[in-house]
Amino acid sequence: MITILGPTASGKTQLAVHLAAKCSGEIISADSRQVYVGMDLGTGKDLKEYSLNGKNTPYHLIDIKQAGYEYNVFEFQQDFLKSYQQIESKGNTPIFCGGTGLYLSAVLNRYDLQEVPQNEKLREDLKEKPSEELVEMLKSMTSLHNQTDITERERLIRALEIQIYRKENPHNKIFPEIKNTCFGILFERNLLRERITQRLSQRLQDGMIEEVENLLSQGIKSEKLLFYGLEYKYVTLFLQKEISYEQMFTLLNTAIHQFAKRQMTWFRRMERQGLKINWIEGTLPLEGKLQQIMLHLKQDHNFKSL
RNA sequence: GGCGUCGUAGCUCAGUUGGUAGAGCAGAGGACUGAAAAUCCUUGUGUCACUGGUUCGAUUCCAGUCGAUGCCA
Repeated sequence: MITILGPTASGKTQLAVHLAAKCSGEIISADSRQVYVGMDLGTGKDLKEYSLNGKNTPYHLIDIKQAGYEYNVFEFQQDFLKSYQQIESKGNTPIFCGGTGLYLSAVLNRYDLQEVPQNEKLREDLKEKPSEELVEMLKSMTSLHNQTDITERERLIRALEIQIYRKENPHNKIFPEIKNTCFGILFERNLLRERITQRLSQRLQDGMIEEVENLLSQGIKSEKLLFYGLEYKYVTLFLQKEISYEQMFTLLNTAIHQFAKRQMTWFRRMERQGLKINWIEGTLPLEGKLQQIMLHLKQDHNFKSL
């Protein structure tokens, strides 16, 4: 498998599609927001980009859930495997492409996740208990690393449900090891910020406000959109008249810059954990990037056929 | 032109009854295996506009200069 990762606005999709054309590739997206139907401009889901000279590059894990749904890493890991096996069986090259660090890691670091069914009785029992007690219970079973686990009762209970189930039902399925060569697109921070700002203006011109209005009019709860973050959060706040257009632009722009930074933090962490990322300078023209990748792959015994 | 107010970290500002200063935002680094575009943690030395004066000592008081702003003419 070939992995293409990078922060937002680094041009991953374009590179992946062109690469796919060279090696009968199919793209598996690693993007936690492009899975949703109707969330297009705000997620940078440009489906037109997948067709090159009239040829369509198959893509997976895009538009697979309705907006408003709460997709998660476990489902992603499962869905990834299905797509991966399907591509393998056709003899095509899987190209894993995206910027959601957690999803990339779930596959590349072979996270141990298992299906945990809902336990109505447990939920009923836990309903009575105060949140503090539930937090203590959870703490005794696993390390907490963020607030989203415990601020909402529903999620807190789900977290406990998972821990309890796993304790009682150890499984022996291991996520398969996938031979993988990883490339990352690298931009100097200031340049990336400029690209993000420019792209944001473009998205607004292209109708991003209307896209969010549309989602709201379809009955998708504003709380969901606020949680989806970035474009969906700030445009919703604007539509709710919580912030002005100017504020929306400034705050959103900054939020995307910060997001890109967090993505880079995650990628560096993946490297520290042992993943070899072959960084490609983002300012190189597309052809140069492809050349660099092909050269690297030819030296790689996994890709002799290229 | 006269009178007043202001000029402090990249930005918005606080403060020092005279002993060289601190918040928010931005920025930087990091954590993160079940909503991850989420969530959370760490991180603040800057000719306190400039030039003089008073003082043991001034960013703080005084005078002047420059800049901003308000009112009056």
